Amino acid sequence: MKRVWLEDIAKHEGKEIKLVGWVFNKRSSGKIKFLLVRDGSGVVQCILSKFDVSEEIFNKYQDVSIECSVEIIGVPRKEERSLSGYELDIKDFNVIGKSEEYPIGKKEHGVDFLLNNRHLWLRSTKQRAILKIRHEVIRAARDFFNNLGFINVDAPIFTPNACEGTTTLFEVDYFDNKAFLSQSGQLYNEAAVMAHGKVYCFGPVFRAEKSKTRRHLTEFWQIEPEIAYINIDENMQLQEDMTLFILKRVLENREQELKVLERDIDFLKAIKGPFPRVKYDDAVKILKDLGEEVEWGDDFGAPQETKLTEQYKTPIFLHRFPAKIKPFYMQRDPEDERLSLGVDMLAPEGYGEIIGGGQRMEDPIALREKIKEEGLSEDDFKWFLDLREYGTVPHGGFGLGIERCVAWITGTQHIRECIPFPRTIYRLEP
RNA sequence: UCCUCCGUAGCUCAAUGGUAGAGCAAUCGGCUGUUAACCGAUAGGUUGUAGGUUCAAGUCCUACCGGGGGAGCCA
Repeated sequence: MKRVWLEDIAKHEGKEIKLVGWVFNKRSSGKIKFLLVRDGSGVVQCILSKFDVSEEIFNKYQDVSIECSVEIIGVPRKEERSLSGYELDIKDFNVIGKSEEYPIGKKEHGVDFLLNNRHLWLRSTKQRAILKIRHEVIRAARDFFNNLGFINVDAPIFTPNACEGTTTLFEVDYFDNKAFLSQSGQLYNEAAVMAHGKVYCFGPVFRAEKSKTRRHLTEFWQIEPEIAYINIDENMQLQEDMTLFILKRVLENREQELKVLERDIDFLKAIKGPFPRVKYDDAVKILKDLGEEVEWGDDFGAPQETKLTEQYKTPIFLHRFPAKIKPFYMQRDPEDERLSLGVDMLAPEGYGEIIGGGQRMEDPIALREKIKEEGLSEDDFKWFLDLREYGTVPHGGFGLGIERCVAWITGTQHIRECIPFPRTIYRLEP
């Protein structure tokens, strides 16, 4: 008999099917037993009744334990009391893989324990919902750029030097040399965009910062588009279109998962463009009016970012920052030399920066000067300077932090639940 | 690196300086519709580690170890 996925159960009502999955809970009431079974595509309550099966089959219930795997022959039946709308009447079943004393119980657990058991925690209802939404976010982001004719050109993960001198990178042995794990694909994107006009890369990036907050991982995923002949306003529009596209997809395809996570769905549904475009100058004024102690030139701290975003019900753009607090390769604002044409997107509800990006420096002489100023080696950046020497154009792009975006959309408190196996400063396992 | 909090049964927690206990999980039994099912029973402990104070330490003190939250840092 061919196995049927639970997502297709409605098509098989009244017909005998084979279900393979895991028992995530069980209840027993004498002559009737209930097995809650998950197969990855859905869940269903299976009924084992003493009056419907032989004693031999009925007694197999003794072998059933939490998270054992089972193969069940049964008949799906419409059932109003069930969340999925169906139940499965068991005709016969077998336990395939035993599961003795499954560590994760039905009651609450502490973070340390759950993270140590991340390989099993992934099976839990909320964790499954989060990772399904993560999948949806990634799929939507890729579709968005693919639909616009972007070419996916991935950047290397081993890199010879720092993209920015200041940041902490993971150093690894590379035969007789040192290499670093990439913290961004952007510099390589800038090469690829001169070949293809509009490109994106998607992959993991690494930060060796000793950050220890709910917004930080040492390994996380970014999708980074780069576009030739784009200006900062077009850049913001692209970010906004992408964000709305991702939101729409998640709301269309993963409403059930959002409900499982008790997300305020109406809040997400109400998000429409255009998102406010707030200049750094104005943000300083707004924060001062709110009683924050900020001086022009300061980078905003996380609490200040939160205060600012609390003023809005959609994501906002922050743009035109003091050049000093932004990376060396950012284009200066022609209308105010103190500013660089960077633009970040901040998510509402205190989730903070989910996108960072901006206009790249296009003039070879200015870029060479900046590299010197930063104390970086011109040799290391020769290829990067070449991009300006041979047919430079105005260009820009941005990077979307996948896990931060997922944390916001799912309403998850901590980013570590938004990646299958989180890597944080004190956690490398499992 | 700094601030702060927490380490007690497999898990989540309780225990006024005076005999370490409950719920869940496990095991056994009961129940024909359960929804974190319920009811009864059984088993489960070097209280993170090492010192110290005390007649007496899970509880107080010191150090260390492990972790949480935050700051700094952070496309």
